[in-house]
Amino acid sequence: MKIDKSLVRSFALFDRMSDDELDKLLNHSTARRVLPGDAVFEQGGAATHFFLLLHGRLKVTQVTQDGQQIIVRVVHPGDLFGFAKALQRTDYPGTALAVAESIAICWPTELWPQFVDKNPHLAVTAMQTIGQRLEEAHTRIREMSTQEVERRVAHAVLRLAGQAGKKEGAGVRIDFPISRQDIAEMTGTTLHTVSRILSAWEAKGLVEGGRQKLLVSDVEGLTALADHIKD
Amino acid sequence: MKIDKSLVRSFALFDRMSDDELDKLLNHSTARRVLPGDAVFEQGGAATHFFLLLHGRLKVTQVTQDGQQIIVRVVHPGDLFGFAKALQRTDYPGTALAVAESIAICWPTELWPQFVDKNPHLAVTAMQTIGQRLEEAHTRIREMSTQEVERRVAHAVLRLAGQAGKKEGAGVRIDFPISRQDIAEMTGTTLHTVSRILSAWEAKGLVEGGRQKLLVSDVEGLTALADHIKD
DNA sequence: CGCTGTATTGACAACGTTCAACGGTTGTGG
DNA sequence: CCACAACCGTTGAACGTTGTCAATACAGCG
Repeated sequence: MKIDKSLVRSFALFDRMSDDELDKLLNHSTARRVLPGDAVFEQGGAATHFFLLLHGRLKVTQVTQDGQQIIVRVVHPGDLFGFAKALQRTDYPGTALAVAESIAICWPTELWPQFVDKNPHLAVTAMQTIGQRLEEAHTRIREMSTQEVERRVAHAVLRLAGQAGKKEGAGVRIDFPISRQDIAEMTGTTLHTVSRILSAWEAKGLVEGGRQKLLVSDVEGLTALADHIKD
Repeated sequence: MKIDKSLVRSFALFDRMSDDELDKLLNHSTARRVLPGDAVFEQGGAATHFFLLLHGRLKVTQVTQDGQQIIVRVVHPGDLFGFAKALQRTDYPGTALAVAESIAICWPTELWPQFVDKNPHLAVTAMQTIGQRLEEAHTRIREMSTQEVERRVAHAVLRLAGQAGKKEGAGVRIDFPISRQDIAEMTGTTLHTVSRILSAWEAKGLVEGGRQKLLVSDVEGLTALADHIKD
């Protein structure tokens, strides 16, 4: 598939790369279109490729031995994902599922060493990316350790609004289909509790719900709740 | 301070490095002795150095705005820690506190780019280290999301036994002073609950407690409990 | 010898899960 | 085009794990 070079260049990861370098990288790549519900890769599968999301939205999930699922993270356009090889793994630790129609660039994992070797700037950026990922994980651990469910959900929703928000009237719309179950799996609770919390928020005028839809109508109010400033 | 080269070489991170390279690295380093209760660096402080723990044991903690503390991880001999610069930070995200008398090698953060640049092998290893750290964090998130407190504590204790265990008679002794509060902060619960759980385990003959002490007397039994194989 | 930090244990409350039933929406196949 | 299934969401009630509050005991240290 033909890849739009300017689209790739618009992402921070590549913006300082020469046209030549970029061409070389894209020569070895293929693009892949994924429909909602389809998986880019699956937990336990051999890590044959690593990816960059150009367009759309993915959720990365893990399933525990006893069948419970959690959402590890949401992949947004411009994010690298599935670079298992860099983490000394031969298989993918999770499943990447499209929640909206998506397009991803794929490179064979064998190219990862060259990928980071050729361009030192890229190596540093890649490491920073993983570092950010680690910090996000620690933030989540901190929240799960110290905060009650309602605040965790508030933080999760605000993060989504920041990463995937589209202004809509006075509020911010989460710009991809998301269910209560999804939010539950991101915050370590059940869809029942999330449903109750969102209903309560809707009554307070903080958000507007809907099937697989979520609009944050009062960002300030929700932020106050997340920061535990009780009224 | 003089640093024992053979001691450094015994760690996986440096085992493939030439004598020359190692000398160069150590020339730019200083060693530091830390007493129990002392901090190597503190949360929010400027990230002036990164470190390798030669001997002893540290715990890395974070304090939330409202004063609650969590233990991010335990640092064991051979571990790199405090490499905030690699994560695109100028300050330390946590506090590193000695829980036993410890010795750490310190490098100025400015040297990090050289550190990874000079030896490509080292760059890869460093990235793998962070990758492992990320996986550990995800494991913890998964456990906190899906498992009840008792199993989380079981997993945490078994991990400690694996990383810092010393055979003692039939069981494994956790080889550094650890309080119930510490275990609580590692598993996202309270010292009260931990105390109750350990008391129950002691009654079952799984562990032997004590002030800042912990001996796992029945590793198999505890593993069964952690894996939810109920008897 | 008293002070401080650690640990134990009980009583109680509550937050959140589990169980259950129901309503609404979307998409599919007859 | 309608019927129906599958999925998503809502809400109530009961239960239970776990946190909170409180009192006491013990060990180590100056």
